[in-house]
Amino acid sequence: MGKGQETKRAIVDEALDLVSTGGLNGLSIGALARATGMSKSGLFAHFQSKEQLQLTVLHVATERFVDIVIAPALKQPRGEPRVRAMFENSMKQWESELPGGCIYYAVSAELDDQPGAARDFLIKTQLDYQDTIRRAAEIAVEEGHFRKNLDLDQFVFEFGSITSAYHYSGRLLGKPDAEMRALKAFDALLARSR
Amino acid sequence: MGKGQETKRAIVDEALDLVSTGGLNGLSIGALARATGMSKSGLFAHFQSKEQLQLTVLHVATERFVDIVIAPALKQPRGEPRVRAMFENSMKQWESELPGGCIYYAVSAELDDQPGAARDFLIKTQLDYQDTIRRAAEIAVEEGHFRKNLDLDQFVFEFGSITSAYHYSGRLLGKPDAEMRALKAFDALLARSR
DNA sequence: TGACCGAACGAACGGTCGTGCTATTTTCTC
DNA sequence: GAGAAAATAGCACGACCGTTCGTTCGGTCA
Repeated sequence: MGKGQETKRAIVDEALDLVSTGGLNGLSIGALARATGMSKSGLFAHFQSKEQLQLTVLHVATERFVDIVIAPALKQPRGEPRVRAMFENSMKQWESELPGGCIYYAVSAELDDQPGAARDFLIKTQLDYQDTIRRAAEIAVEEGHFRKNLDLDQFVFEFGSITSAYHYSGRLLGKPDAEMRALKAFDALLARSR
Repeated sequence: MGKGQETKRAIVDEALDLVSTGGLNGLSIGALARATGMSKSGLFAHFQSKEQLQLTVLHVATERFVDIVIAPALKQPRGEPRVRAMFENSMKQWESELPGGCIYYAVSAELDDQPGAARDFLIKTQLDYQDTIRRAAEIAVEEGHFRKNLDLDQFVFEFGSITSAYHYSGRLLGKPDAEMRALKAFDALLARSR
């Protein structure tokens, strides 16, 4: 990896931290340059525009999410264990990677009424993620872990609802029992699905 | 009501729209002045600072939330009907008031790592809201609608999880079945609570 | 040795931000 | 209708925004 790529990676690493705490508009060229100790122009040269920087950050975030949450879960046994791993990984591993917590949580609300490439990319990755959960639940049905008439789309909806409430309760409200509440809710969801 | 108060109300009305679509940092003095047809300084004179403007917006948002969601629900019969009314009001009435949807959803993620009066106020109102839900559920237990050993804090957590997932799924992902999913999830929550 | 390269720099652009002043206009009160 | 008070406008400020430009430095290769 050449010097350029190396620097670019370091920049994006720093950018991920900024986004996780301040959202996409906490990510300014000036702040990022300050954080990395570079000049604005030197940094800017690695990206052709602000939007390109944002897209790169979202792209790398997705790569990491797959590495940390999805890939390890796919190594778990098919069915319920795999579904459970996806949930727990998304809460613990992924959450602890970044100082401001889940990037998707930080970015979802600010992009929902803001058309553009960033929003399109985010939506695409989120839909992909939901497909992955859905497929995992489907396998759990095939394996006999979940009941045959389980509403898969409903399962995906409620799966996601727990994670977002976890971020809301733990991040914003600072409730120490957020993780416990989330796990309990997830257990109940699993129980209803069997 | 004098001219000043009247104008101030109009400004805040416009500000609520801006915040609901663009979050708190979609709310700039310049954009707000443009939207209301005033000069920046003339508008600014109504508030002493940007933070004061933000606080006023959040305060008015809370007033409206109480008027639209809480107060009508309190007119419903004690117990499960009242709990249900709170949920449905928060989804339908409140949601349709603003062009960008729920203000709390738009603002929660961007304030969670940003200390200040705005965050403090938001947290306080959210905790109050949770208390209200909790109390309504408690009444439902007293009335015999919900089971005696219901975990009230867990109920509140899952109540909130459905609304946030509703916004996420309907707003960002644009899924037309978001409302139906949310209602189904809520019905399941009620069933588990009886 | 000299030409070329990618990488980073400092300076500056036009624009918007939040926020102060000072007028000027509008509204309220007697 | 005159005078007081409130409301709004005009203007300017320093800071930061994203972006462009020309330049400089260190390394690579002919």
